[in-house]
Amino acid sequence: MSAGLYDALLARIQEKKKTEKQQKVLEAAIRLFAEKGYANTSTAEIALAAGVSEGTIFKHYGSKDRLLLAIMLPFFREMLSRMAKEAVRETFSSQTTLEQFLRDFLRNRAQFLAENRDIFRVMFKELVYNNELRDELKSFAAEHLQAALLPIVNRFRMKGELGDLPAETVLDLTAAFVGGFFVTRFLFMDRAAVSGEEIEEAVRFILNGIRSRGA
Amino acid sequence: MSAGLYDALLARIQEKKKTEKQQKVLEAAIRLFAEKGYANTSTAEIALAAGVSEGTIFKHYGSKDRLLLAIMLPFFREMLSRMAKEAVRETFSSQTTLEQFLRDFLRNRAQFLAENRDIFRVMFKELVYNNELRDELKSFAAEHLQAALLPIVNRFRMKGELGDLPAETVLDLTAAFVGGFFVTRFLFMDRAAVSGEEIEEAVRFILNGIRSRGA
DNA sequence: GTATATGGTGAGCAATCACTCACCAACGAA
DNA sequence: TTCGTTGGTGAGTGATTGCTCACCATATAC
Repeated sequence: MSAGLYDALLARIQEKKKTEKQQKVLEAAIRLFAEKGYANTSTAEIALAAGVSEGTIFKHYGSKDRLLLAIMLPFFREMLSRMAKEAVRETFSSQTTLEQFLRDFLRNRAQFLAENRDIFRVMFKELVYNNELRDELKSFAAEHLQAALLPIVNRFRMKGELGDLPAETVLDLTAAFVGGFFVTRFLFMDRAAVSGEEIEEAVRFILNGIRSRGA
Repeated sequence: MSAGLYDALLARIQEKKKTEKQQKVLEAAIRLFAEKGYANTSTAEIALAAGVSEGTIFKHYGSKDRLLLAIMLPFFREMLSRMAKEAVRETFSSQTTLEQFLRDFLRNRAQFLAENRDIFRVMFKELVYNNELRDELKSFAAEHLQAALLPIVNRFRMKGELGDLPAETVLDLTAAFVGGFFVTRFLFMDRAAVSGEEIEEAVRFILNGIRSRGA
């Protein structure tokens, strides 16, 4: 995986519209990478599935590496951008409860992931498989997410809706659950979507745990 | 990945003791697979790292596939076996509380994973990456784990320690959290171990969630 | 002694890999 | 027309892949 990762693709992202064949390549690559993983998919396979010549792939994307990034980066940016917007919105409408915020947050995430299920698969697979890629995105994501979410946690904390765990711990544990929740459903269970009832159960789990309230 | 997966390795597992070189191959493969993933590691690399010829690998393990299984299956079996034993122990000492059971359970899991950190990495990477392998192990694991843990959940439920969520849901959500918890720590954060305080926080999260008890 | 088995070697194999390049077709600008 | 640009092609390339096989060394069995 080459360096200068963001710069390399930054231009391409908000670029001129794609060719028809270019789009076909993207779709085929997403499907195949999601299925068998980046390392187990050859460019010849992608070309065949997309109905183009192998040369076309390299004309447009230069290398297999950059094809992967052309898939992942827009997804990554879009997700972060949406979460940032939600964070801002929450900040300016201070009457939402913790429960309502959580519910909306999970609902939005679930919908976005369901819409981009294959890309999410590609992304998670490569994040787990490729150490360099993970390290490059990890610091970036951790920084942005923590910056967006920590203030929100702190606000609910001051409103008395949270226990006395440190805000970082709350965020850390909740993230572990939410990550596990979506990965098990979309990846391991191969679900097409997550139902509203499941979201409710998840909200309840995060808020109250599994112990009976009376105990 | 070939069929007849368990049979193929069943003999090998409780087999005669390994040669020194055979052991070296295993260790090198574990290290390299954990680092770069199965698909990105060549048998030539493994041979070099183990200080043996490439032929030796194939003499002992037959194929790259079966080398991977020789790494994963014993780990897999050991983990399931330990959990089954704990389940049995809990069943016969009915005075443990839910909290104490959870704490012991997480402690034991954390220790086992810390001791076999590299194999855990290999295992998770391949479970995420390789669909066939995942499907083969998924049903097996789900069956055994659910069989061992569902009765326990039900017992705590009848003792009134659990809320009114269905036992399957409790198990499902808790598993999502526990999975996320260990994967983030051992894989994403690259930890060598999980501290006792972290375990306590996790127990508390599972039992009570993040909401203040007064609310 | 001879035979058989076991552990180990490394040159060599066919297949596959990501990638290149010379070339073609279409098209708007000069 | 002539030219440069852009999208597209597919045969070809060197490197690498997992794996085989003829061969060697040691040791136990007969």
